[in-house]
Amino acid sequence: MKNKEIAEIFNRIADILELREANRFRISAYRRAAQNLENYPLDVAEASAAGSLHEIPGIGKDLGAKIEEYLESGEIEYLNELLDETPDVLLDMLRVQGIGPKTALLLYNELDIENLADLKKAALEHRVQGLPKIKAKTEENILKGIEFLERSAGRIPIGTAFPLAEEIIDSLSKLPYVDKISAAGSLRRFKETVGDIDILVTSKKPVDVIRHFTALPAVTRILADGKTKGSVITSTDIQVDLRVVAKEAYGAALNYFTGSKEHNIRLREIAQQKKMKLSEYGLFKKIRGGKERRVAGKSEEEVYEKLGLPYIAPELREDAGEIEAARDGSLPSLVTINDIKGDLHFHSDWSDGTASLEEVAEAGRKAGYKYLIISDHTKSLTIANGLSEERLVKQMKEIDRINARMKGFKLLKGSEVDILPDGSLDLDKRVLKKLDLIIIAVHSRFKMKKNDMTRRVVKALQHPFPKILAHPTGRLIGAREAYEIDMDAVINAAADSGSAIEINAHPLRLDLDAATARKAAAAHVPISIGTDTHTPATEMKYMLYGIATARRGWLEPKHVINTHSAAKLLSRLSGKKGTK
DNA sequence: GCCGTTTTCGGCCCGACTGTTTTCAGTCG
Repeated sequence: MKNKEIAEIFNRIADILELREANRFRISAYRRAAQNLENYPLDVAEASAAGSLHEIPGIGKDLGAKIEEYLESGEIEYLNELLDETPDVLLDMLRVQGIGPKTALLLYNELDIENLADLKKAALEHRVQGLPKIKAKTEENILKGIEFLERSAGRIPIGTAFPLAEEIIDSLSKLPYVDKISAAGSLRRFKETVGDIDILVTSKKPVDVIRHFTALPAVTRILADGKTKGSVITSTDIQVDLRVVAKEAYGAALNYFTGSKEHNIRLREIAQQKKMKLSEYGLFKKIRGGKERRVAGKSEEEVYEKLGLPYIAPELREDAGEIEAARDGSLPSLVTINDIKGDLHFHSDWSDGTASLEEVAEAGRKAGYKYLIISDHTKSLTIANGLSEERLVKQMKEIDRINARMKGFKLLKGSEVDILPDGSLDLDKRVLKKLDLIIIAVHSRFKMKKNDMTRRVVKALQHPFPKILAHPTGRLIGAREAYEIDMDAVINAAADSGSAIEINAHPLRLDLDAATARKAAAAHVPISIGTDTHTPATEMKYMLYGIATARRGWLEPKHVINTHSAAKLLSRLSGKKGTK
């Protein structure tokens, strides 16, 4: 899908237009279009072919033409022209926190710099201070900004940010003068990576809360400590912002700081149409004498209600159709963690897991699950101690013994069968037939050509067993690109063969991603959520991220097979041979 | 550059904090 690539180009154009001090509404038009493209659930190439580009919000005549230009030629001439006239270092400087377009231009014009290293050197030699409106403090901040960028190099995976946020919230909520507290921002929306952590509290002693916050042991640097906002960098180089808000504005503030920005803009527009004003302080109605009266703000529910909308879950707030769905009453009833009856991707110490079958069963029962699948690797994956046919048969007998002792809980017999480069499966069919269910996955030869990889996976989906395709793109967030594969063809093959596709809940995988999961579910492909746990104590809780991804993909319980009983989920995976 | 049961032209979301200032610009979210 080219959606993301084009979104990046539009953002880049917006950056350059900012440096040129272009019309700010033109700049935000590019940014809005980029955001909408990134969240658009369908392939922009398909939309273009169907002549429906203009249905993507924020895409008009001009940007539509630029998208088509990119789809045809792989380039956008306008960006090339802009880039030719823009020194790289100006764009690099925009990524430094505290440097915006004005400062970047000033530094570029006044200092002889070609890259961030030059700027760092200039700051170290104190050649930055002394420029108009720049003194020692600003120079120091620029230096710290560059160093932070060097260290953090991008965004933080949700699996890193979420536990840290939980820890901070836990510490703050123990303070007697902290009333309400919640994470906000992209973390609350469960984006797969976040730029920072936002936390919101209400308190009668804001200064004390912020003092406690900036003194937390994990804090290594304080960026701000005002009366309503504290901002710090932790020892893991993650920025955390804390905001203290008034009780009567908590809902409005939570809504505002949860975003997304695009969702908020839509809400403000709705407020305006109703002759009201929405800000982080509340929803206000204008009354006589130019004054205004607060009509909502205490809770998010209240804000949505007064705007004439049902409550919209944070995971949906991307302006990806949720406002329209809310208006016409078609919001999905999203799947929740309480709907989940079992985990559908799990390893034991028979391959590369750390827990014995008994321990896995006990962990599953304790988690309140009805079932849990044992899906150890197969023989090709020697590095993971993959199981041969003989060992798998032995393992099945062992599982039978354990199941005989369990009440109200069952281990399902499965295997994470390697999809070999030619699309065949890494175990004899006579043994596969004895399993309840198989999980199929690619673990080797990631760099195949797109057509070959697609053919490989599609062929594997056509084998006549009940099955789940695991981590279908192989991506590792921040570490490994997805392999080249035609996911539309894969989704079709899964639908034809009655197979499920997994949302792998490991926070560095989240594969399927939310947009593709939404697409697969729309094509009537059952979705499975599996944690890929190798160590129960630390990884079973990844289910949380899988559920969040499903919710971001608009999935309801009916779309997710592990909301079913074991019997129903097995009957739903037909195991018929694919037709294509 | 987009968009329209208020508009095809004239709008386009709103406010806090910082660092430099003496009333505010720049940045950020």
